[in-house]
Amino acid sequence: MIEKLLLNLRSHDVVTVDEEAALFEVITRTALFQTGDDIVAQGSRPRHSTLLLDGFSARYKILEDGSRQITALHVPGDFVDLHAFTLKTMDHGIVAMSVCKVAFAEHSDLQKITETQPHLTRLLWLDTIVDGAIHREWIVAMGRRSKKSHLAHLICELYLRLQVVGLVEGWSFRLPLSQGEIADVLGLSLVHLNKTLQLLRQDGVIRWENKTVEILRWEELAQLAEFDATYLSLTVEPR
Amino acid sequence: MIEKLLLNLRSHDVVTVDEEAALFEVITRTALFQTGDDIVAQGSRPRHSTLLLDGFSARYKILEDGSRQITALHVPGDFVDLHAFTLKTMDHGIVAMSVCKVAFAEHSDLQKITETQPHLTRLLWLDTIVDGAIHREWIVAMGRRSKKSHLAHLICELYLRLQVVGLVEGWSFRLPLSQGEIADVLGLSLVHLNKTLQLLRQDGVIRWENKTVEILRWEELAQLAEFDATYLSLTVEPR
DNA sequence: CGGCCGCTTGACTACGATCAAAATACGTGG
DNA sequence: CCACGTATTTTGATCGTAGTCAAGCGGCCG
Repeated sequence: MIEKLLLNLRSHDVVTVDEEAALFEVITRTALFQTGDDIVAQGSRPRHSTLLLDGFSARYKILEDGSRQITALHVPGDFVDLHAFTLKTMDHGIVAMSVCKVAFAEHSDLQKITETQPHLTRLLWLDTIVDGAIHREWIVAMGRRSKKSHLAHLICELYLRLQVVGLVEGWSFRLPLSQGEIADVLGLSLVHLNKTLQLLRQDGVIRWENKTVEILRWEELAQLAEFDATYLSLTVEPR
Repeated sequence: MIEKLLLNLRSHDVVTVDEEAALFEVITRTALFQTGDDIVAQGSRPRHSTLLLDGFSARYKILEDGSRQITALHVPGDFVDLHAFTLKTMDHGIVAMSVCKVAFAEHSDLQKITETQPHLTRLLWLDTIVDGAIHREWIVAMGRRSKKSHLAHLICELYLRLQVVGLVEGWSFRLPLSQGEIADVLGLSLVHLNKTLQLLRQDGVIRWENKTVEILRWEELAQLAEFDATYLSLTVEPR
């Protein structure tokens, strides 16, 4: 059940079978959320953290004028609100962008891990740190890249993150988000997102149909995005 | 020497004298950086983490066209590159925005803390989590707020963060950044930042002269920014 | 005193938002 | 299997925000 989480953690460092067992023990029940459901509500104080087993979810914030900004996208194997473990109060909401299968880990059990499994603790800590690294890349993209480059960057990132958990097929991956939702990720209007997407298609670097993204020319796409994967920490080394 | 770090941590939870001692022990030598110096270089693999004792520093990334995006601002009491402890390779650089006094903590000593001090570990973890929460607020501001609102939000945030470590006087605080540097924070051009700043001044909500920001009307400023301090986790509770 | 850096202002341009409408895909019930 | 209603994608036109270019101003330091 937690295979994808393990794939995720093992992309950074070795996870022993002991640690695997300890992780498995903190996972309690699972749950299913429908597209559009809130998995965690803004302002709530959850007593557990949520592991995404299957599907896509997003962290978001709604402003007074009704506009939405998505601050993170989560793929299977991500601990979507591990930060609530120390944060206590959710400063934002998490919504299911597709049907989502999740599992829960009680904070009290996670606390025990910090008391008995220092290395595993560091790996979970790292998971939240990589999250921060992704946030920083997004800030750079929003502030200083062209919209076309920003979109290209997002595609590169999602490809690598999905590859880690075995969710790419060749150069393709499924991304069940509407263009309006992608616009909320990049912080632009639906209309302009569409026009930006056309640019990438016209360049022939990607195909994007039926909720499926296919990368036709990785080199050119990465060049356009000035993509450097360092921030994803995809090297296995002692942490 | 680590008073400001303690003020920072104690804004979130109780820190025992034992933990205070443990923290003090991991601090080794101190160092001084001049304005503009790199405190940590992009791509480096530091063996220690850096605690900012005095001054302002910024995390940044430079793009191929030479433009710069600042992804975080650090104030005294911040562990500026604690994330390098688990990240190992720096995906961005950290620069001194003023003369900066820093102290170092060896990663090997931090590792011992994760092995012997679970609660203190969670507090340090929280420090990096709050960092992430700030990143998310910045993403929201960049993506969906007006530039005026974004700037107002930054001022609110800095005021509260500086207040925690005792660096505000009444409604004023020192911010030794040029307008060009603030522009690199907000992701806009120097010229437009200047015009945006004029708007806030004309509204009479702030004064900003001689590297000193004075908030004249907090309520209006916070309203403009839709500022909600939840993300800074400024409540003392068990973590 | 002179040069440099940072701030300010104005003119022009371009990117991206908004508004509006058409075209396409999708799901449901007949 | 088709008809219909709804959601999503696409296109075009217009407007406004923010970028770029350029020049002038002011203070600080050598």
